[in-house]
Amino acid sequence: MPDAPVITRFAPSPTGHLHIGGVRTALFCWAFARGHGGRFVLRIEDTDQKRSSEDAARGILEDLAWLGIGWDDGPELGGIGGDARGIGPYYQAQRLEIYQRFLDRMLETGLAYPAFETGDELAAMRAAAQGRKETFCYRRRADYDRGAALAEMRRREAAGEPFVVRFRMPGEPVRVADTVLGDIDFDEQHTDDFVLRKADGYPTYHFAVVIDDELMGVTHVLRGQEHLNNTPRHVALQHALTHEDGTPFRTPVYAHLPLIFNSDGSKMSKRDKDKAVRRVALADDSSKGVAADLVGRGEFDAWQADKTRQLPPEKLHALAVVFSLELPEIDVEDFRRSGYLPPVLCNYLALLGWNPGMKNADGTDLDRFDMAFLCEHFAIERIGKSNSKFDRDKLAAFNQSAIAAMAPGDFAGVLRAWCERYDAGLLTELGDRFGLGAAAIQPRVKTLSQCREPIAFALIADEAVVFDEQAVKKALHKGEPSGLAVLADFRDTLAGVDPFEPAPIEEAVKAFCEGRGLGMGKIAQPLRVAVTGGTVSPGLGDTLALVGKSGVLARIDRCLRECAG
RNA sequence: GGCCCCGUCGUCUAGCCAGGUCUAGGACACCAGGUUUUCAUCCUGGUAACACGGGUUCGAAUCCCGUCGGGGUCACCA
Repeated sequence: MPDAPVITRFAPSPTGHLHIGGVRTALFCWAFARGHGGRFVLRIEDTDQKRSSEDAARGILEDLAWLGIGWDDGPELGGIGGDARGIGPYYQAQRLEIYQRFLDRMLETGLAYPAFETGDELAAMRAAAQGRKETFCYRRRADYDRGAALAEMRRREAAGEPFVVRFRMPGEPVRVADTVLGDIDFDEQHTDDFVLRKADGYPTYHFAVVIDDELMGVTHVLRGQEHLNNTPRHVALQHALTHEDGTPFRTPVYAHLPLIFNSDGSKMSKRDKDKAVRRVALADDSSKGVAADLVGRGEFDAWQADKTRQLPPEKLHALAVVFSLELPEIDVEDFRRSGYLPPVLCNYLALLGWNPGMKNADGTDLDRFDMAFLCEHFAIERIGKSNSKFDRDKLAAFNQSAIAAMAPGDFAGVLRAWCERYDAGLLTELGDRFGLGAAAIQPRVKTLSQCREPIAFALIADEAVVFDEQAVKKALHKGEPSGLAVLADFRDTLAGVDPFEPAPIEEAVKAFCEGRGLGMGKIAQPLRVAVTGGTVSPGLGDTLALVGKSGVLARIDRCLRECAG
């Protein structure tokens, strides 16, 4: 079946924001389907009633859309998705009747059976096994009475009393053929009679995933290696299940992806953000007081007492601001807020556990590519086996060079969109100087969230400029003629520049230098100090134009007055 | 602990499947120079790795075994 259409799927559970590891999985699934002219399915695995939320599901859809990872079949979002193949719905909570149909047949044929232990009883069984230094593995008792169990199930159904349905695990070893890892044999002794239907009537992950993948025609399953140990369950289920007409289920091609970790080797977790805040907020009594006021006493106490408890994102961000702390980026939303470009994020993520294995013309390895390239060249065969650590410096370097390579107009558009979402204040502060500001920012930032720093001098009042002592000494007082003298000399020339824009300003500076036989630094640095307070700023033309003629002259005059001597 | 996976520069990796061309290549980070009106860029150069021990072989980063190390998983979560 060389020409069988490829169908991949990404199936997140909507229990929070989309995690960066999930993005890579989605990206690979998407690229593989695209590159093979297949389809990419997005399915929401919301079978955990307690933890799932519609908001989270929606957030995940938006995150994927922002990244440029569109799905062919799945929930609709602004023209993405839909049910063209008629295989929906794509929320598992809406597919309960489907699972029940298969379950009823399994119950009839003895492939599945009801079980009545309570949670406490199971816990006791586990404890007992542990006491014997054995791994607990649920198995149907040898003297299990199927007729009686079925009768008890019916009674409980009628009475509304809880029970679960388990899979009767066939007593044979399972071989998982993994495209990345190779063939892996699993002993049947370690695979238990796992639950198919929970007491609340919802299917477990194992059951739903096998049914849905088959019904949705999924041919290739790419997922994280944390699922490797689940795979024998899924394969066993596939071997056991048939459609109503007797057609057996198929086993998709599996490819288990290596995991992504933090740079310190710890697992990347949503809790990392709480961890970072905890470190400073709980450092001493005064910081605790500040944090408690901000969070609210009750919630703060609970959060302090329980290390696994998470604060809502807005409170975490508020605390981060108060303690001037940079929160680690974990979710897509975090990276978006920090100002990474979607294609860069995807490019970097794709390099974690995969690489195209190609060279550039200069002999270096090809590692910068766009989404189209990824689709064209992504191959399961080139997925690595070992876990990797997430390197923010490298991501930032990629982001910086991508920003620098953009057309100025494109960058201004991207920056404006980012500001509208995260820093509307900058838009109003800059007003019609926005284009000038963007030009000054573009070559100097790694991420969009750093946009204020290079132009901070232009965002303060003329009187608020603080002339740095060291800078004044070095640029204004030293040398002959002194910077101060050159500045005073140049002041009126500058006043005559019109229009007061980068190019004419630069020309005026150059002409002045040539006329006086001075090096550029002799005037550039005094100007910088006078206008920005320090010796570091964007190009002179940009710097001065950004402050504006009246501001520049006011700052120079004040500098001449206050720094004389 | 049981089961399972993995192990090349600090990090991501190429090379491994089809052993020699590997005095192990690239990227990020770091260090040193250079260009530039400062910064940021940009350019040049440098430091830095086949986990260890046994085999197999004329020859092993590449094949086999063991040790050690790292990770995953052992739910009515996914």
